[in-house]
Formats: sequence, C-alpha cells, structure tokens
Amino acid sequence: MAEAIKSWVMAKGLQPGDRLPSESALIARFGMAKGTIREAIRLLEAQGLVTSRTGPGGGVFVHRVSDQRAATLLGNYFYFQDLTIEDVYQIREALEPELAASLAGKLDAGQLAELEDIMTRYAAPARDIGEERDQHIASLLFHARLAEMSQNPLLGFLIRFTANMLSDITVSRRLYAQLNRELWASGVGFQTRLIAALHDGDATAAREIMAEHMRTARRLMRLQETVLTQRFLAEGDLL
Amino acid sequence: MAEAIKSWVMAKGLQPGDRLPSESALIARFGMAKGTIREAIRLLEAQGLVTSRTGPGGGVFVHRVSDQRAATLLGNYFYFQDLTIEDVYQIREALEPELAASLAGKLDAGQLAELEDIMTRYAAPARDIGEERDQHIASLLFHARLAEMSQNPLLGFLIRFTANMLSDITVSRRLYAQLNRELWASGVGFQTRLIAALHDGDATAAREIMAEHMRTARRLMRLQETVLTQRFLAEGDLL
DNA sequence: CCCAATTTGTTCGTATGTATC
DNA sequence: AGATACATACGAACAAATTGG
Repeated sequence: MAEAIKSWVMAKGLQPGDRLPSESALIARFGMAKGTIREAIRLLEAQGLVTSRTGPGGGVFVHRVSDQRAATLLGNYFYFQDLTIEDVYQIREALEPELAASLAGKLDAGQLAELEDIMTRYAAPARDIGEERDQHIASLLFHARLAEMSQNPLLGFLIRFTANMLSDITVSRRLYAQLNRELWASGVGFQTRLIAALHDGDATAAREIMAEHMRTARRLMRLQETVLTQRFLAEGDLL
Repeated sequence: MAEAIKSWVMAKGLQPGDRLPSESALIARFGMAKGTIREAIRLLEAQGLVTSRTGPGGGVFVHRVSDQRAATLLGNYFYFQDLTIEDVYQIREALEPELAASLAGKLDAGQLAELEDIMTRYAAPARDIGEERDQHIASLLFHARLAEMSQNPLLGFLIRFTANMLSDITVSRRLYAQLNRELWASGVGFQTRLIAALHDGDATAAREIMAEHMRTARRLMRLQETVLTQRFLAEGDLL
C-alpha cells in the first residue's frame, strides 16, 4: 500500500519539495482509513523518501534521500554481516586511489585550501589520548571531504560510507587509542604530497600516493587488530 | 519512538528470528496507543529490520536485512543523484579486478562449474534482439554470482549492486538492443580465460583479465551512450 | 471440515499539538 | 489573541489470517 503511494508519486513525477496530498485527501483517493495511510507514509518516511511537518502549510513532502539516511540504511544491512576491518580496507584500497586520480587538477583554490585547513588539525603529534582521537576523526574527515568533491556521486558515497564505518568500528573498539606514531607521521606526509599532486593535476602521482597511504594504513590496522586480540585474551576471563 | 523500540531490541541483543513482544504487550510496555506502536513497527519494517506475520505463533520478528532490501534502499538514494553509466563503470573498473584477484585459487570445482554453466548461455552469438537481451542479463548474472562467492560481504554487495544498477539502466534505456558483437566476442573470451586463471590460482592474471574486460565494456558502453544521445536528437522533437 | 483461539491488520470517531495567518 | 489547517495521538471496535484441536 506504501508501494501504491510511491508509484503514484513517481507517476506524477513529483520532485523533492513537492507536497503530497493531505492525509484526508489520500484517504479519499485511496479509499483507506487514516491509520492505514499513516502507516504507509511511515514506510516512505523510514526510507527517507518523504518528510512531514505539522501546522498550516505543513503536510508530507517528497524528500531526496539524505546521505546520512542512506548510510544508516546500508549500515543496518552490514550489522548482520560480519565485516572485518580488513574487508573495509580492501574496498578503500581499490577506491581511494581512483578518487585521488579523478580529482587531480579539478579542484579550485578554495577546495585545496579547505583540505590544507583540515590537515593543520593534526600538524603536531598528539599529546594525549583525547588529541589522538580527535586527530583520527579529522583524518577520516579529510577523506570524507575529498569524497564530497568527487564528480561521481557513487564513488563519493562509497568512500564516505567506508570511512564512516571504519570510524565507528575503530572508535567503538578504542583502536584509535593505540594508533602508533607511524600512522600519524605517514598521514601528514601523505596529505602534503597528495595536495601538491592534486594541485599540479598529476593524476598518476595522486593515485600512487593515495595507494601507498592505503597500504600503509591497512598494514598498521592489521597490526593493531592483532594487538587488540592479544589484549582481549590477556585481560578477559580466559576460556 | 521507533528508535526507542530499535534500541530496546538491540539492548536485549535479539537475533534474527527472535520475536518481539506482541502489539498489546508493546502498548503496555511503552504506554502508547496501538496506532502509534504500529507506525513505529512500520518504520522498522521499511528498513528491513523486522517482518510480521498474522495468526497464532505470529508476531513481529527480527529479520536480517536482505540483500534485495539493502539494494533497493540504496537505489532510492541514487534515484535523486544523477548517476551516469560512466560513474558506475568507474566503480566496477576499480572493484571487479580486485574481486577476481581475491578469488583466484579459492573456488571449488562446483563453483567453477557453475560459472562455466552460466557462460554456456551465451556461447553462441545472439540471433535476435530477444536473445541479445537474455545474453546481456546472463553476463551480468556471471558477475553477480562471482560476487556472491567473495569472502568479503562488502565487496560482494557492491559488485552485485553496481551490476544490477547497470542492468536497470541499460534495460530501461534499451541499450542492450544496440550492444554490438564486439562486446559479445570479448565477453566469451574473457570469461574463458578468467575461469582458467581462477582455477590455476593466478591472482595477477585474474586481476588483469578482469581489468581489461572492464575497460573494454566501459569503452563500448561509452560509444553506445553517444549513439543513444544522437538518436534522441534525431528522433525526438528538436528544441 | 469446521470451530475456536491468537495475533496482526483496518476502520472510525475524537481529541491534542503545532505552526501560520 | 484567535481562527485555521494540518499532522499526531488515543481508544474501541471489527476484519482477516493462521494455527491447532
């Protein structure tokens, strides 16, 4: 029944911002009771396709599915799969270099400045765990912003999604607290060289710099996961 | 309010198949009216997190989000972005070779046989448009099955998703009707060599074969899109 | 085959909250 | 401040589907 409304909306070619008929109008049109209509609207709302506002001029409106919503919905799917950090890095290692290459020479001065600005947030080594965590988040933000600059919506979404998913995993497992200095050192150097390559329009260099960074991060993460497992075995009640 | 139920479910650590309290029980527990509870359940249902059955022994059950559902939900997001075929191929060109490499030497005889079986469906050149369409679908099935064999759930999902999205786009635009013989010829040859490399456990060869196939398909698709645009201009009412 | 119990699904009437004019 | 228009919430009744005796 939500499908009926959805296809009706698509048939009418409604665009984001357009208003759906009011509840009473939908009741009349589809010949269903208020509760049923409302449940159908909830189905659409959960998918992020509509939003509703109360009051005069309010109603139900077509809404473009937000990046956030799409990521959450897709995250629900992987909640039941058992993804490893290694799985996520396999994707990043394939996609991030591609992104870097495709952006070489395409960014304006403002965008390059923004990336440099983010970089300054971890120009200095972290002095405590809190700073270390902040730097880790900021470095993921660097990738997320880069992804938003992509002309390819699919590529941009996937990179933001994997970066966020990694952020969730690592923060929840407190991996960031153990990240060693090597990652920090390689991270700053990498971004400096990457921004230069992007500025110069050197796609090959940008790709290779990013690829190397991914390989390094993946290797370090792999080490951390080993450490983590050892800790679990040492601390927890042994089987 | 659906979030309250969702977090309650996660707090209880319910697993797929576990039953949620009945509507009346939820009404008692959360102190809300039946309609409100039902709307909340619809929100979870739309996300694919629960399903419900009527009758004795029925109720609302935790459900692992299906592949299908996740793909549909993610597809809604991209409905509002304007994705091009080129965008999708940029992802495939990055991911498919990675998949091929990671599966080299990991498939058993049954899996290899299944891939060969799919291949036989387009061993001969298509004689009419209908056959051509079937072959196009079958070739996408080849990629989808290969993706399901991946040990990486994220990689598998993304490849199935991009292949399906491409299938939707091309079928709806009737591109398949224009696919030329070069794609068919290269397709069969590619799969034969790919299966051999997978069997031999030659990851490097598998990656390169797939990469070459993707480059070829992407190039041909690009030509087709040009043709399609020209047709629109020739046929439709000119501006 | 039918009957009864259980649980979700649907309907209606009414009341409340909220934002606009 | 008050009227209006809209979504939101409540409660009671009835319908449909499924299972077991």
